[in-house]
Amino acid sequence: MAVGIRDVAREANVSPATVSRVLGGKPVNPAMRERVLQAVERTGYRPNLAARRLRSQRSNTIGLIVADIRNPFFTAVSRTIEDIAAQRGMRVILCNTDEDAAKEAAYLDLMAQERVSGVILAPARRKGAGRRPPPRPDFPVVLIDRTIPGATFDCVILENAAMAGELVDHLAQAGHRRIVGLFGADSGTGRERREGFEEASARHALDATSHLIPHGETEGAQMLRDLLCTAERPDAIMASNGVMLLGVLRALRALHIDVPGDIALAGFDNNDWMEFVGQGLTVIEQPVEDIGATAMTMLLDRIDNPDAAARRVVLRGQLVARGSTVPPAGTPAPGTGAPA
Amino acid sequence: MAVGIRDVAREANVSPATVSRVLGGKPVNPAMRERVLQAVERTGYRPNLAARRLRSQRSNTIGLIVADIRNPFFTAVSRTIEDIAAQRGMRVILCNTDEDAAKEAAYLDLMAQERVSGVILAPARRKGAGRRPPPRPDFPVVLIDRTIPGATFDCVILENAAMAGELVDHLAQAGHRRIVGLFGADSGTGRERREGFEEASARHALDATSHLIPHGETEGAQMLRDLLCTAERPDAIMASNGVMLLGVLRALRALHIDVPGDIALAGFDNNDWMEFVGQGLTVIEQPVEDIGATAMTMLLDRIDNPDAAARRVVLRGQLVARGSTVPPAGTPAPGTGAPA
DNA sequence: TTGTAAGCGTTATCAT
DNA sequence: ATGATAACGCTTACAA
Repeated sequence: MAVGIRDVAREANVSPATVSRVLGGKPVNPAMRERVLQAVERTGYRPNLAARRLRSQRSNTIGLIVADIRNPFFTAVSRTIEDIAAQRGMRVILCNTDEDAAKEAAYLDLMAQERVSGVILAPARRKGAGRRPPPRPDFPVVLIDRTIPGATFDCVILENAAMAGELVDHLAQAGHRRIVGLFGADSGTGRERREGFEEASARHALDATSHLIPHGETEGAQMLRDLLCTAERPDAIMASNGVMLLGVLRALRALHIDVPGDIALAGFDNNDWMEFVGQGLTVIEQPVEDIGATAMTMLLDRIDNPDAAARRVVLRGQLVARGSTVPPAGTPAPGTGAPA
Repeated sequence: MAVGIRDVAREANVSPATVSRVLGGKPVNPAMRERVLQAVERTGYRPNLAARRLRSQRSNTIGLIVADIRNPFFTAVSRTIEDIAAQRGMRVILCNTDEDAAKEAAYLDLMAQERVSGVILAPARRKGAGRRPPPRPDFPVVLIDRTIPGATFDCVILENAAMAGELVDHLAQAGHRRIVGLFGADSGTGRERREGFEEASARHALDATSHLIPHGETEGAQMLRDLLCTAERPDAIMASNGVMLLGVLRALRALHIDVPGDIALAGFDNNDWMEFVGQGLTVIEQPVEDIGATAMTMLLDRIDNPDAAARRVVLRGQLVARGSTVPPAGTPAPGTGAPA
């Protein structure tokens, strides 16, 4: 039933080695090559990749470990990665940690057993900031979206602080002064964006407060409820990512607060639906294709050159200005107004 | 450098076979088992999965081939599948065809080379309806979301016609009479939903027209433009899936037609943002977890029992009624009104 | 229960 | 350029 390379060899009257060479693109007499190819065709031979890997010690497989496969940011990046891998004749093993560090560790171990050529990892949130980094794996790793403190991996991330700053600039320009920033407490990304937010808020002398919100949406919602029921309701809310933006939207809806009528909403990640809620949400769009392609390139580079110094690629996002930053009632038109 | 099973065996003063048995959960003297486990720990041994597969002829790997990884429906299903696979100690190879039948064929071939235990396949759209089915693969396949005409695979799909009918019932109940239905021309799913739409429209004696729209969004947008610029603008539009819904939204925005003010919009797939556009979109929510879990269960069943008859599981969705079906101007309140 | 040894299907080495 | 052969690291008869 199962046809092997020896069967093909017999069919073509050549040695198994020659068949292997033909399939591997090694130099072979054209006539023989043709004969082999036909024999492959006739026999319906399919190389056994497990055997090939065992013998060649190359898996041509990469692991893709993402923190949340349902987050459009990660799926967009995954698409690019899978695409490039396929072009290169590489397989992608999909791993979804659901933000669970234990699962992440298990997957990294699994990847070792798979003898993957490398791994692209979007790390799960680290609960305690003082978590020790994972033991140095014996395969190349490229981090995306978030870094792991204390570990020196290649990584490709967004210029988080600067982009958060741009968003604040934009909000300030639109006349917003009381701004609340919501950032993930358990990721470096969240903390960096917060820093940028703080810095820019100070620069504009805004009445801004930022909050690190822990994982669960419930806590975030509760915090938001408290914030919005204060005497002076903020003009605008800025959220650290697309998922959080959705959570804020849900909380606002529950409080019957209209966007952008009662409050402006802005944040990170440009999901395809964001132009349709309210007057459209203003966001920093991440260069998802670039991120995927860069990560893949870095990984392939690293596979070829395991001992080079770790590189850190920082990409810029793009501000997509939309209607949700309409100025609060009674504000001078943008461009003519106050901002420093 | 690379520590193998023989190294562990030596370290534990047992034979390689015993190590293998310990790791495979086979009966072994508890004392020895402990010794082996410690030796594994000390040596940092990681089984080579390629070798294991080659020898055992079992890959413990499934292929997941989806038509569009960016479609939230597929990512939701993927999440469940990956999760169950991980629980069972199986790997998932991710393949994204981007609706390209050629890529799909290439991936199926690749899966054969991987000697996967089975494949879960969300088929790409078949351009010409008369496309011949793929050659019978030598591994189990479970289809999700769409079937392949002429091929007898296990499959788990939505009760498309009935659900489309329910949606029409709902629209009719809300007082809509001029309804336009937009359905994908190149998938059985689209055609089934259309049938249900037609049947229900006739039953309610609605002024309904349905259109099969080909792949590209541009064509769809053009068609929509024509439809909406007729003398009598429809009350409601119904679209075949979440992606299409987004396309319609985009087209309507370009024409400055408000949802749900000027026109109601409803469709399939309940994406997390849909409650926030307009007054919320009314949709048929697919049981994505069920679909994933069922597909996985069927696949595992089929792996155990390759020669059983093909099964077809048809799941019901759930109508999520939201504000976009507010009645058109001057309509009796729902429940008291006209519907047959 | 444990050890010995063969072999899974391929590629790499070494002759020719 | 091609062929014979060993070896990749593991599991599984089979023997003890």
